[in-house]
Amino acid sequence: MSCNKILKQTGHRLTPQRRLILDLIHDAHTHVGAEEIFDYVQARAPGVNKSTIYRTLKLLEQMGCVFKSEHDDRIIYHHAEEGHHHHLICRSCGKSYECEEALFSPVQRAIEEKYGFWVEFRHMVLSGLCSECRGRK
Amino acid sequence: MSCNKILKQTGHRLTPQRRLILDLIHDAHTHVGAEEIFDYVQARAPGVNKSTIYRTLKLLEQMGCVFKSEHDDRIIYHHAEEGHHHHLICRSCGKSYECEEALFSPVQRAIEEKYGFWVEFRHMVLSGLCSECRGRK
DNA sequence: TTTCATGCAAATGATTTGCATAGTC
DNA sequence: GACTATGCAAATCATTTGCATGAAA
Repeated sequence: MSCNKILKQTGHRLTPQRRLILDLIHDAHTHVGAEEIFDYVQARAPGVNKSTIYRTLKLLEQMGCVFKSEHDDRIIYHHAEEGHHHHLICRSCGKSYECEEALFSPVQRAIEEKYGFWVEFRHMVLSGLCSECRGRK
Repeated sequence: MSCNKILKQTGHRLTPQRRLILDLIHDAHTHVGAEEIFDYVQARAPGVNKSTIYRTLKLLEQMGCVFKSEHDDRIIYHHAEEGHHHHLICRSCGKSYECEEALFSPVQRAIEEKYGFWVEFRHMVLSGLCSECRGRK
């Protein structure tokens, strides 16, 4: 279900500010921080306040429309799409890639077998080296 | 190599404050936050300032003696031991378990094959349900 | 006795909140 | 028109910093 619908169904309103924030998070191919979201929104709707950004992000996170994570001492957000996935961020060039979630099923099972613990792998942000940066090294 | 040695070898001093912080992080079976570390240190050495805690934690992190992570909007620290491992935190009871690092080798290889990306799985903090809480449910 | 580390207090930066007003449903 | 969302400004919270003093090596 789309975020717009979720908002309406939960009695929230679809304001231009919220639309912009959703647009950015949805279209962004990389993860974005509060500051970047603010700049983006500010650019098309001058006057929007930073507290609105934070309030909206918190709301969207609660609705499950958006995921919040932490990487490299930065808080970042990304859209919670149907097909969940993880994020691979290259620590050398900074580029970000998506990683299919299914690849983690074997570990999930292995951990379950060994510890009885059921890990909920959701929207992980993983650090490492992308193919280009590994070759260049 | 022990943290004490690392400190000395890099020209840093082994003060009572640092000793206490190292003790706690080393002995703690759970991860600890700055506030808890402060309380612990404060209890045995009243007068120690919070900025000392933060400065020490940053130093230890830089030396690679300590790992900093984020879980549930909290910044937590844990000791970086020889045999690295991951952390499983139950979102129901809050208990924390250690998870052998080797279990992730298959995913690491799978991701490498599929995307050419080499993930550095280090001291991950994973959320989920422990065996007890799953049974109880 | 030379540095490095600490305590203190003030600064910072990100995020949150109260309240009156404006906008959506 | 009712009720939620916003802008603004002030508050909060964690973390950082400058500086004079104190303690390791």
